[in-house]
Amino acid sequence: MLQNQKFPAYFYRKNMDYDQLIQAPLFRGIKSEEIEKILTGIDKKFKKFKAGTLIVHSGDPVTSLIIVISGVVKGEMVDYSGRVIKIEDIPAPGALASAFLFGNKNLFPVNVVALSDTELMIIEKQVFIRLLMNNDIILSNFLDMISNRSQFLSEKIRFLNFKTIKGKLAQFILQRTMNDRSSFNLGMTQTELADYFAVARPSLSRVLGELEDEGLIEARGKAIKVIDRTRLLKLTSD
Amino acid sequence: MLQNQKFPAYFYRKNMDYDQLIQAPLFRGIKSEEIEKILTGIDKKFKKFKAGTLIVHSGDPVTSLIIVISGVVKGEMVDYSGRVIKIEDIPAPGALASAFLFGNKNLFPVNVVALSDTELMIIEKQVFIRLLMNNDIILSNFLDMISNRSQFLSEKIRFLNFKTIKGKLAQFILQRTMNDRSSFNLGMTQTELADYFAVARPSLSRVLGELEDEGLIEARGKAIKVIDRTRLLKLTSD
DNA sequence: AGAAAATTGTAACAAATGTTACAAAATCAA
DNA sequence: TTGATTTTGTAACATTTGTTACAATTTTCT
Repeated sequence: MLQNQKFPAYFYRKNMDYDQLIQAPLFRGIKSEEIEKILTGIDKKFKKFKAGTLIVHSGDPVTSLIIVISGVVKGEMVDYSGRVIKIEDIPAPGALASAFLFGNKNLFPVNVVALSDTELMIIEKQVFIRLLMNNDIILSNFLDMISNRSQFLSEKIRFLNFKTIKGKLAQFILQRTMNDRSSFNLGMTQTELADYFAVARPSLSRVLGELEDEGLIEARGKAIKVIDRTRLLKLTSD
Repeated sequence: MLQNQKFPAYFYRKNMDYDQLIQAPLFRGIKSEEIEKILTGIDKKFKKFKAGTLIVHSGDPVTSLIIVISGVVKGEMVDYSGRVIKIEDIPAPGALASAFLFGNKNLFPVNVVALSDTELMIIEKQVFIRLLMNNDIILSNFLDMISNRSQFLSEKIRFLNFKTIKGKLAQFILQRTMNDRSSFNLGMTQTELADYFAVARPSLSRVLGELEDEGLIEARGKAIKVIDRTRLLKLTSD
């Protein structure tokens, strides 16, 4: 998909403002002038997409590192019945499918759609490997990026492995109140959390209510307060 | 844990047979003499553990790359009630927790126990980064290793996201019969698959039976044959 | 081959979750 | 602020899953 599309000439350009890239995980710890120096020395492409455009198709090969320079894109899965399930948003200056550039399955696992007008920077894999070998900060940063991805997924699986919603919730709450904090803010809506747990929304709501009724937690809006840590821990042994 | 233990002198040695490392994912594509040359040039340690020994404690910091030179180790989680859940076996010549050497959370997520007499090779993170920068094959291999880990976890989450066991099973079966093959071998026992799905074993057995009764698949032992692909696909839209 | 161990099928029942629907509450946007 | 939209609580009921138990079958080990 990406490689077959034709764009008007102005969609490609050789120079740009590298300042925005200081925020990118890949360039963390590198000064903007330094980033500019590094990038001007290597082959790369820029492409722009209008809001709503399909940028890559699920199943397309991943042959390059793709960084969102500006705008926001989303990953989405399409199931058999054609229904679309949103997976995640990737705002600038994030990278697309960085865990699929290497490894055995170099295929996009999702469709990628531009949520807003978007500009991408594209660096071929071979070029990128050379970049990694020549710059230890970028190497470290990239290793951090894909390792963080793994760590995120590992943690998610830890929730999903609990058979009951109570178990998942207990694990989730304990996880967020590790450092002696007794309360924390559910950073999302119940609808989103239900999705995250792969569970029906009213079921989650019900279980939250039960935990409160039983005096394990107090929930006021999105603020969760742990009342009985010990009994929460017990729920963790499915 | 690892760094505090004391061993008899013979547990440490400077020279070893590097032939076994040709099989290691980290050294794939490198000849054994080359591996020897690379490894003799860098700082490393070897440690041996008797079968049954606790090698690392869940929560210990990950500061080095650890490769299982010989033997088999297992990762296990311990829950609140002290019950132990086995996570995975890592036979030689695999690496321990490679996705936790980098990234933000450099802590072992599990206990690691020697299943048999085991020898480990330990390379400090800083030394390892230098190795990655000096050898593009090792760099590629390591990127492949942690990327494969991510890809494995992503796929697992795809199953777990289905709310019903039927959905999980359908996705699982379709996944394994992509390349026009209509049948495949369940590479594990139902008990293990039930664990993988985070689901009770009799429930899995029941659903397998239902799929067969309804004529979607045929199951004879561990051999699964797809009969009605279309209806299986439909189950995939939870 | 034969005994022992692990795996599988199955049934009855309890428990948890999903579904649908609707109203109350909170949040967002004009 | 107000009106619109989204989120949340809740209830009734259907469906799915878990639990326990036991026998049949298969695999493993000697």
